[in-house]
Amino acid sequence: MAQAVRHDSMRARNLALVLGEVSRNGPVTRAALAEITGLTKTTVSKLVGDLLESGMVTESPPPADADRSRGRPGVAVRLRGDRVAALGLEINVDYLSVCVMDLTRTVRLRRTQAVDNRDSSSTDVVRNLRDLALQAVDEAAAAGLSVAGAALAVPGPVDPAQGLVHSAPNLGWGDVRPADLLDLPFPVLVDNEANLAALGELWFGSGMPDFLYVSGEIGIGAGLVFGGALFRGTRGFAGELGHVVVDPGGPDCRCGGRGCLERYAGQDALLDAAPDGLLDGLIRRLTAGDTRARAACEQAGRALGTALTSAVHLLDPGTIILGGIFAPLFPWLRGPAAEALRHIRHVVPNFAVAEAGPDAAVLGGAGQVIQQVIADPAGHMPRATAGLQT
Amino acid sequence: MAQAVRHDSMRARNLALVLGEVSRNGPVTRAALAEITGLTKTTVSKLVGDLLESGMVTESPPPADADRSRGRPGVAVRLRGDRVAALGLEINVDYLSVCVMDLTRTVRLRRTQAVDNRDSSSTDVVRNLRDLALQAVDEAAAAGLSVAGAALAVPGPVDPAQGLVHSAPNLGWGDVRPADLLDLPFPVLVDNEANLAALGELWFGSGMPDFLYVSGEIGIGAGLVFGGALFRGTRGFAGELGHVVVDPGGPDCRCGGRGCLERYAGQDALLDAAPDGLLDGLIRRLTAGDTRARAACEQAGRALGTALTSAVHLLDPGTIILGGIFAPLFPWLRGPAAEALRHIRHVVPNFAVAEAGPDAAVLGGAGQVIQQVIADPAGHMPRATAGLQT
DNA sequence: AGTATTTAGTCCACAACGTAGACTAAATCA
DNA sequence: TGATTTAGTCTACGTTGTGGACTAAATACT
Repeated sequence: MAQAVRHDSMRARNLALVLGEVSRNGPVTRAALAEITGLTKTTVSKLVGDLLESGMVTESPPPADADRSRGRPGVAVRLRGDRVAALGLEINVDYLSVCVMDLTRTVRLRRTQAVDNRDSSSTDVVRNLRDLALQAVDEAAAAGLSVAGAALAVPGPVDPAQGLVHSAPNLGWGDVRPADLLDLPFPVLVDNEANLAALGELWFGSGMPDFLYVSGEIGIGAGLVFGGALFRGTRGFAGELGHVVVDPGGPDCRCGGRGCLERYAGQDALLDAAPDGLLDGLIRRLTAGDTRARAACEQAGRALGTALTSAVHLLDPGTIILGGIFAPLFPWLRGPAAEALRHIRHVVPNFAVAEAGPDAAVLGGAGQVIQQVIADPAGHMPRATAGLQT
Repeated sequence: MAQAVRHDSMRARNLALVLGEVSRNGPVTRAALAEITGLTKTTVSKLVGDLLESGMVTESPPPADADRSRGRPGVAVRLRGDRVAALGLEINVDYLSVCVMDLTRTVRLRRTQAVDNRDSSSTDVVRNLRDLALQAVDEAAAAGLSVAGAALAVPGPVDPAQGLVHSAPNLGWGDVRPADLLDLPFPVLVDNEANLAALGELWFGSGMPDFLYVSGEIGIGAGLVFGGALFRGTRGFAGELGHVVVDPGGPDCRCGGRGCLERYAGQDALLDAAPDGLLDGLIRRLTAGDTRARAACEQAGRALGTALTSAVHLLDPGTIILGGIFAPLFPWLRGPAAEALRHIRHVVPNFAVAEAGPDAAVLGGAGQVIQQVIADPAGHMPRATAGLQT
């Protein structure tokens, strides 16, 4: 339940409110902020003063735009990108990935290391990632950036509250707590790859506030973004679209069920129709009009449409966004999938390709940490509650 | 986004915090409230004073329990049930229903009128309900209760933000705004029957904070309660379990899709196996061991299990609670449904019967209004912001 | 140019609210 | 009866936001 409101939390909330508006509206004058937030000019001035001092924002001497002409021009306040940063991390089947992102959500550093993680122990994999991460932190520090936190994307169901990876079958992991193994000098949030990719799509893609992001990797996951925030379910396992039942009489799935979507539209099922088992080969065949490839896509599209029909009825997402391997295959999947979705009684949700690209998960993770900083600047300010008390 | 925090909203929040704890913990002393909320005794005293004055709480001269012996005994503060009330309303295919509930969530009045609403226009149906409602308000007023608001349950998808019933096929309704037609002197919240029944189960049933309530009526709906609140989806249409695809090659559904759960486990499908098309007859046959009846239940149970498998993967509910027609049929449905759910990889959710009974929706609706009053006492206080200002 | 007007931002006295600790009240224990 | 313990109130005070006066810096009008 909600906590008691004291004067300091009142301050913290208003600080977050102001910083949030600065983040949303780009450079804004104090006067505009007062108007938007409903606070008085005085209060906004004081709050902005604190934010300036903490290095979260700067003033832009030129007032940026000049759409109103009369009166004293205001000084614009905008996010300051050269102090606070966040780390995005990703462990996937065949690569490790890091990025450093500043407060303005600009990527400052981006590094991917191709490794086959299937045959390594979780400890080894995480150790590798740790090296990458520490190197990134050093380089960020050299640029004056201090890292406030990190987010790690993992392919498989995660309980983000406890940071527990329940099982990442494609990595051969059982219950693992990667944050403990990483042992970094700042908090590390662990979440499912599809969830963080969905957030990536939120901030670096189309930018709509409500959608279901479908992540076609080796497994099929989905992240439901709802009012700009993730819906995670009771234990954090929501969005396992890959195991929605498409046909109860269908083939067995490694999850123990039968006829799961993954068996029809997972990477393995799709790339079966590729000459070399690679995506590029499949796309070549599709463009060449290969019958078998087209049939595989049509089957996958139909299955996807069926599963999404169930998902739409249960979750009521605003839009469906296809990401991962589904993005390049969109031209061939769209038709059959849309055909199945066409029958929904109420408003049929839009259907779109992801725009954030393959980096979505790392970017989304780092973006989530930035989001947390912006949502609670008081908790991340240099000497917020510092002081010598009894 | 969050609103600015001023002194008065700080007060409002702390008032809500105190009242919420009084509601959760029953009679509590001010000292205990101070401990629970983290506010000082002084502040709690002042807040309780306001709540006393507004008629939301009373003092219980006897301190109720006596588990600690030393020291001055405190005066317990508890919700006051004889001032503020809420109205629960329901329109269903063959009845109208009203209840008056006080702040302590005690039902003060309960009235159901059997009418076949299938052949009446929405205007007529709502006019009937209005009469019932006004009568209930009068009787409540006679008992000293003033109605703070109402909630109306309707069978079909509703956009609660706009109060718009999108289509209630079983009533023959198109887009209707019942709150406008009701024209009552307090706000009326309109929501889907399954959603409000889920809330009914939350407050008058098992009392767990996270579950998926499955409402088996003519249609099959579901309400997802998550941390004590409803998940509604982008437009409020989430939880349409009845149209989750059980078999893409199955029979056509009136929703335009194929093989929806409703075709296998809806009331029509189940009561087909009853001699007179009534539930009691079906149950008699089932207890008698009738083969056809048992087969119908087994098919329905299997289909329910399949649909719930998809729902569990997408929504990750804590528990599944079967309500409506499914509650009495639970003994025969449980086996086949659980069999399908058994295969889920992660934690299999519990499976239980609803305890709130057939009144769940009206009770849940009224309870929701009470919830709103408790969550914002300042907004419902007699002369909260009254005063003569410029 | 010079003055009026407009808008931005700051200053200051004040009000609202919660806090800390002294103080009073009412019970039990010795 | 008096010490102890716990509940609740009272008072001086600190923090935070407010409202309006005031200063600053631009354009518009004459």
